[in-house]
Amino acid sequence: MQKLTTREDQIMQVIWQSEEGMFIRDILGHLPDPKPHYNTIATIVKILVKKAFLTSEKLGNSDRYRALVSLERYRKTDILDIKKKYFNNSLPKMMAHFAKEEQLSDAEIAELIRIIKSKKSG
Amino acid sequence: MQKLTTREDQIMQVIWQSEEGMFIRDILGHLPDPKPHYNTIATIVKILVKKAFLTSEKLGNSDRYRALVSLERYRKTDILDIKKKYFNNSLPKMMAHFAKEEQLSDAEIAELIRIIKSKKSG
DNA sequence: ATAATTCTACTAAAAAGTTAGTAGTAGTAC
DNA sequence: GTACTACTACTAACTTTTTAGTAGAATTAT
Repeated sequence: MQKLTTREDQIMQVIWQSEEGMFIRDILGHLPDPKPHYNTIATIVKILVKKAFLTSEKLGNSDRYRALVSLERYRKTDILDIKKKYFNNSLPKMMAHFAKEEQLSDAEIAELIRIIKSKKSG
Repeated sequence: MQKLTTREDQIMQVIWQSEEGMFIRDILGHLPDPKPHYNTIATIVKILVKKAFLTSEKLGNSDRYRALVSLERYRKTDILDIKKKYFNNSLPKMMAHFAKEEQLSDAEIAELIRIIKSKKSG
């Protein structure tokens, strides 16, 4: 899958928040200050359509943009990169790292073990 | 911590492979084909010194570059970004995701649980 | 119909990132 | 000494990414 630039990524994150898609005005509303120019978003969004990350649909006067690539699918490649870059492509290595490096409460640990085991039996 | 560009990141990954640091020639040797121009690396490396990711030390005629920011520290911020971007900053959420989404062998699951539990008691 | 508003298309240019040429310096071989 | 090699400094140009202005089309209000 094609990589996204910082701005493209940011805009995708916003659009992924809505099933039905968003107008440029909506996207602008969800971006933090300092907000970019309306036309800046319009440009980026057009690039994202060309990259096949978005589709547009004309509603009245305006275009509404909807995600064509799911958050899940994009996240997967993002995580794959981390796994490859830092953990020799090994998921257990990566998870072991998290388990060791970070503080988890007893409850969180119990929950985690429950999830892992249920996966095993399921 | 400052973000790195693609090329900068790639060169840091190479330099992190060596404790004592590397000369530009060494870095070039470790990069995959098509290899960039010698001076391209020299430029990037100089940027990395300015960003305080590297220090240089003159050995004879050449500069040797050594990492100033550890792989571990950089990795941490990289992972933090993923955690924030996709898992609402929750580590258990992120780990649960991995456990559910990916295929782990019984042995891997057992190993993982062992690690998590040993963390708990230790 | 005219004025005001809102959106898109087109365009350009600024900023960031990457690439590499030229020249000069230092070391080594002859 | 001169020739050869390897490196660095300086610089420029090119590509990619980001920003935003201008103009014109469509919509709404008066």
